[in-house]
Amino acid sequence: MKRTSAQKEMIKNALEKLDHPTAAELYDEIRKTYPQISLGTVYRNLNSMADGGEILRISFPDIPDRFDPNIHEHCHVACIKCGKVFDTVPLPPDLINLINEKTQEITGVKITEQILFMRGICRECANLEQNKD
Amino acid sequence: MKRTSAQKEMIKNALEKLDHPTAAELYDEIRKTYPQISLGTVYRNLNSMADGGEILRISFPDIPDRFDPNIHEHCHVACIKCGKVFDTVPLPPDLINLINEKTQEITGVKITEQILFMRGICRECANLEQNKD
DNA sequence: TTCAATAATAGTAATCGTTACTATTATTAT
DNA sequence: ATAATAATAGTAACGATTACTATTATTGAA
Repeated sequence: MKRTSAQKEMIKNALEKLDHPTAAELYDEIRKTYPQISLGTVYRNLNSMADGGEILRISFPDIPDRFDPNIHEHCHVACIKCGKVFDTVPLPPDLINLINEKTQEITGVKITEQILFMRGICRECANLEQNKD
Repeated sequence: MKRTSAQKEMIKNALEKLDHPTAAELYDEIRKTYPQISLGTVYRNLNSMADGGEILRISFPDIPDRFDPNIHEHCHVACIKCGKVFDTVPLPPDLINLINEKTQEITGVKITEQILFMRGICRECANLEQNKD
């Protein structure tokens, strides 16, 4: 059966403290106070928490996975310059259903997951872009 | 300036022949008739074609990128069992605009790309699942 | 029709996020 | 208390992709 561990608590705390962190960012944060933490431990706990629905895994192409302790339904946008991830509105359910049904009809694939990925340029990076000489 | 190459033509032909192939699948296909093709050459040509808008890159989390010579607007579903990718309907433009505006307002991120990822179980894999003893 | 400049290539090494492995440590039900 | 066994630390391996380098091939101009 499942057991508790100090490391898992540290990971949960760091998840709350940081903003959509990657596994490596959590690892670095925790190492500040507990240098012997293993990157594998961070990954193992993140995976089990994401599988158990305790946290959200945010997977974008090309950038490392990020994790979100806020599990209530919402979408994410990633900045293509700095890689930062932002929360935004959830997908409208009626639209989800529409695409879902059409897709099932056309392809025969029974949909289990729908995720809208958005990419763009965040305010900070847009400013940097404008002010470069 | 850009030059033509026999290898690029082979890659284009293999793209038409195979169904949403990965770079490795194209490599294997081309090697049947041209064993000295390099995997790097396949990747380089796919990247330049995708960057130039000649073909579509389909990036799903966890599975290798797939490529599509059909560049007209549409979405994809991936089977979580076999990894096969299917074409489906495009995103409704009014939905795109709605989420686009809301997201820009909330996050300040100027959206450049919106992709709906869908995953599910294809007919073939559903049948295999049902008939296993 | 050469031919020099330089894209594009083949082959291989390196990268990076992530998972797998293994011996050790820590938790927990009895 | 203690035996069973999760969970760990540390390290090796993996798979997709990119980077590097010497060689080959294309092409615009002489």
